[in-house]
Amino acid sequence: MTRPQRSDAARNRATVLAAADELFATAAAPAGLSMDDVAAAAGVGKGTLFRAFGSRAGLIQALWDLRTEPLGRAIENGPPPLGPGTDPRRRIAAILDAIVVVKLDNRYLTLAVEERSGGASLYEQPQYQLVHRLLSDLLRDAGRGKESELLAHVLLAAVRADLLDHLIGARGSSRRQLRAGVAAVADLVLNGSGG
Amino acid sequence: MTRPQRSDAARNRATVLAAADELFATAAAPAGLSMDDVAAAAGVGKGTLFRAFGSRAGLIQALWDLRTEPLGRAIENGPPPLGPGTDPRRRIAAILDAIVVVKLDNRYLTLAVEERSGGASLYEQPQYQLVHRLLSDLLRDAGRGKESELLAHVLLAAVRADLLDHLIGARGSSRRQLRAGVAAVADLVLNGSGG
DNA sequence: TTGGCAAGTGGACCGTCGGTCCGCATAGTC
DNA sequence: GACTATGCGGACCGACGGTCCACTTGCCAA
Repeated sequence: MTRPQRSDAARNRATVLAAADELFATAAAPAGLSMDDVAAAAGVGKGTLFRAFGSRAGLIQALWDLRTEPLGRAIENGPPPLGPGTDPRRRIAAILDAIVVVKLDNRYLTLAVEERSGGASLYEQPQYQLVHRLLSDLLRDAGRGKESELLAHVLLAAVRADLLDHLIGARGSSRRQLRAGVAAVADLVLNGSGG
Repeated sequence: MTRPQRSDAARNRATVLAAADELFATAAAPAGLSMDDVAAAAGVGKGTLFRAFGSRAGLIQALWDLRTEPLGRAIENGPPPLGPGTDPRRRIAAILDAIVVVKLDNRYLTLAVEERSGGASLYEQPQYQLVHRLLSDLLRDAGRGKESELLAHVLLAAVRADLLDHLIGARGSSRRQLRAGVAAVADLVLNGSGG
C-alpha cells in the first residue's frame, strides 16, 4: 500500500502551497503563472513540484481544495441555510451566494481552476459534479421537475469565474452588486412560473 | 491607405480557410489542432498563415465569422422572429435557439472560439458584446428592468460551447433535447415572476 | 517585353511552457 | 554507522505560437 510520506517531502509540499497561494493572490493573470515561477518562488526544484502535485492542474486543484474545504463541510453537514434542513429554495440561494463569495475572494485562483487545460473541462471536475448533483436534487425538491439538471448547470454557469471577472473588470461591478445580481437570477429561476 | 491584396495572397487565404474548416469539422479536440497542422493541411508555409491571419485567434475568428455571418444578417435585418419586429420574448427565444443550432453545427470550431487564449476572454469578443447588447435591450423591452444586462449574460452562459459539449458527451443529450432545454430555460427567465 | 520593386512566401529558428529523467542527497530504520 | 527507499533539483525534452529573412512572384510603368 502507500507508505507514509517523508518529513522533508511534507515540508516542501507546504512550502510550495504557501508560495503558490501567495503568487495567485497577487498575480495579474493566472495564465501567466508558470510552474517555473512557482518553483522559484518556493525555492524548490521543478522536479519536486511535479513529484508533489503531478501536474499544473494538480497543484491548482490542491490549492483550490484548501480554499474551499470549509465551504464544502458547511454545505455537507453544517447548520442551515448552507447545510441541510431548510427549504430547498433558501438553501440553493445560500449555496450560490457562498460560491460567489469564495470565487471573489480567490479571483485569480478561481480563474485558473476553471481554465480548460489539457482535455479536462470544468464539467469533468469532481467538485463541479458534486455541487451540480446537489443543486439538481434541491431543484427537484423545489418542484423543478425534469429540467432540474439543466437548470443546475445554468445556475452554475451564472457564477463562472470568467463571467464574474468580466463583470468586475469591464462593467466595474462591486462585490455587493454581483451578489445581489446572482441572488436575483436565482430568485427568478427558483420562483418563476412552474414552481 | 491599404493597398489591394495580391492575387496569390487571396488564393492562399481561401486555401487556408478551407483546409482549417475541414480540420475543425473532423478534429477530435480543438486544442490539439496546431498552426503547423493547419499550414501542412493547406500546403502552405507557416509564415503565410500568420501573415494572412495574424495569430491563431485571428484564424479561428475568421472561420467563425464565415460561419455566423448569415445568422448575423438574419438577426440584424431579416424577417421575424429572428429579425426585428416581433414581441421581444419571441425574438429572444428565436435568437437563442439559432445560436444553439449554429454551435451544434460547428461544435469544435465553437469550442476553439470560446477557449480563452492569450489574455482575451470570450467576453471581450466583439461578437459576444454585440449579441449581449441586443439581448439586454430586448430584455429591457420585455420589462426585465435593471437586471437585463446580467440576465443577458446568464442566457448566453446557458449556451456556452463547453456546456453544450459536456451535455452531448457526458449526458448523451440529443440535439432535440438541448434545444428544448435551452428553450425551457429561456422561457423561465422570460416569463417568470417580475415580467 | 522588360525591368524594378513592393508584396508575399516558406521554413528554419526562437522563447516559453508543461512535463520527464536520473545522478545525487538524505531521512528513516536496524 | 551502514543500508535503502524516498525525495530532490535542474538539465533536458517535445510541442507550441509566433518571428525573421533570404528568396520568389505578381503587378505596373516605361
